[in-house]
Amino acid sequence: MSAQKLSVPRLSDAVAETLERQILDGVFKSGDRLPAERELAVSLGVSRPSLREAIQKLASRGLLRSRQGGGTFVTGQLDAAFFDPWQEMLGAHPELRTDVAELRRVLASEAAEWAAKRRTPEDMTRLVQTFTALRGALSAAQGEFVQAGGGFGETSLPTAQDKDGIETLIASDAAFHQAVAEAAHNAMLGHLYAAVLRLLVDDIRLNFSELREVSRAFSLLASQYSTLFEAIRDQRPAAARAAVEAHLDFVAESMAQSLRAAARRETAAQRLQSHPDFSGGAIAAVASFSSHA
Amino acid sequence: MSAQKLSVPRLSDAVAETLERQILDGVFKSGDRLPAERELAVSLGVSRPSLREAIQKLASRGLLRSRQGGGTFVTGQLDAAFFDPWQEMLGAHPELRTDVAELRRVLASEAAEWAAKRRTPEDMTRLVQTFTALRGALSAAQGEFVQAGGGFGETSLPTAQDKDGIETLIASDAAFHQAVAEAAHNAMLGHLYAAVLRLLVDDIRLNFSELREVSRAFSLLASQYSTLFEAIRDQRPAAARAAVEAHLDFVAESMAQSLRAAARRETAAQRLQSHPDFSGGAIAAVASFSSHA
DNA sequence: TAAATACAAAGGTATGACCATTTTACCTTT
DNA sequence: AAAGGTAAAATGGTCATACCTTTGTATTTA
Repeated sequence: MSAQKLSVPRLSDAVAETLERQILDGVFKSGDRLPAERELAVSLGVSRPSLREAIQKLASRGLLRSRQGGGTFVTGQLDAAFFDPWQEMLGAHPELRTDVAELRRVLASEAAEWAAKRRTPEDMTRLVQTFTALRGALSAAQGEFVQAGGGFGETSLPTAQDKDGIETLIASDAAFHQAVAEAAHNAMLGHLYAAVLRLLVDDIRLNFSELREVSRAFSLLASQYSTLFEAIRDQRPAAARAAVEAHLDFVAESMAQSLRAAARRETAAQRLQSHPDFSGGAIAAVASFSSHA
Repeated sequence: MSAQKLSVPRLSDAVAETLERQILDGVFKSGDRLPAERELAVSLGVSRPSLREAIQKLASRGLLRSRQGGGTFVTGQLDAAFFDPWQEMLGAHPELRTDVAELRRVLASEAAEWAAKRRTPEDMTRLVQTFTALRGALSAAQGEFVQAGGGFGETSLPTAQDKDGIETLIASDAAFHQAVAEAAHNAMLGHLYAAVLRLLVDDIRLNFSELREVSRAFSLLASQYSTLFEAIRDQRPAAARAAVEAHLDFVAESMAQSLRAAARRETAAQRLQSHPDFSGGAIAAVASFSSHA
């Protein structure tokens, strides 16, 4: 009578839960486009109306957004829940960037350790992909610099090609770190780390830009990435943690140098023209970085 | 171009809005049965799939409830909307709670270590305040239990006073941990930790509720809190980290026990009446917890 | 009268088709 | 070779129909 009858589970609810789960697990990331409804319905083994009802449910919760003719996209509301308040805070208090970087170090360390413990073969394929792409982007960006590095007067005038190289490098870097975080198999950590990386994207860009003018810097980075990758591949958690911490310590030190260099450049832009070998100082700085590893 | 185009209004959205409006206006009152989908579709001038999508949207928000063969009814649930998206996720995917708890352990460990390193005198005054309040709430809640603990048959019937004790205990616990996190002097960590604690409040409540029925549990907790507090006070980072990790490992183990106990209670509610000394098992369980510290 | 049965109603699901919009590829033009 | 435009493919949006399962109720039967 008054008791609740056991309700028959609706198929659309199960589908919605599956999709939600996949979004949560990073199978579909923020901004990704879902497969077409017809394909997705087949791959899920349900009819299109059932899938559509599930999509509508998630869309009504703001997790998905559909555009006729375009596709259905993951809105990234989950990441935004972390990201938005923080970005606001960062805008008002730029000095918090060091706090974010510090937090990132913690999250990345833990992610690397867990990834080394829990990675699956599927994780490895993605890690290999992103690692390979990152190595390629690294050498490509380095190659561009070496190629055009003869004229030192242009260092403050990046070409469009340079900018593309840096951007793909940033994207590759983020993708690799994200792959590590997702190999840790903790959905919260994965989304949180994505949000933190987005917060730091400006710093990362600045850092890469400065670092690419130092020929040895990128090979250092490459070796650091390799160490991390191999530690996860060989399932050595402590080594993975150490590798990512060494990498981020190097990055942090480099960041401090970059900020100082940027400030210096502000006041001495003209003098750079007459002292084209200033980068020797940067090379010396990188040499000191290597002692951190 | 890439900016957001004005999206074509979906018919199902318009239908959902119409239905919601009619429910709000009292055309369909609470508990009413909506017209059959086929009739309603005709009367609204839309197809049944479109109407169904609209109904699913409202059902996913709790406004409607459909029973196969019965009909679609208006539930009195008005405006249960606008949760934290992560809160919703946790509701739909309970297995995520372990992820959150795992993340919390990381954050709390780091917070404790940093707090021991960086705490200021001002931090100490707040730590003392919250720690004292927590100890008070702990013994108060324990006292309530001991006072009313004679009749074991009532353990599943918490009084209003019990509930208040638990709630103040939860608040005190959160305040103390939050004070530790803020003594770490990383604003991002502080905000993040607060958010994570909010996500876990239900688990913490459940855990305290189960734990308070075991007389020795609260004194164990009190000693754990003391160890953490003293480590921060004496600026011993490693000890602080160890203390909070021991505490959270105990909590995690206790949580697992609580969930098992809750599940057991579900199926054996009657037997509890005839076996009032069941709590002896819980005490034994807690005794095993102490080996984790 | 009460239990069992049968029928109708209602929601749940599946299939197929067609429409509107967007995206993409190709082709023409400059 | 680059720019622009047009057509085709892709994709979500909508509709119609059919069939199934569950529920509610009227009918039949013991």
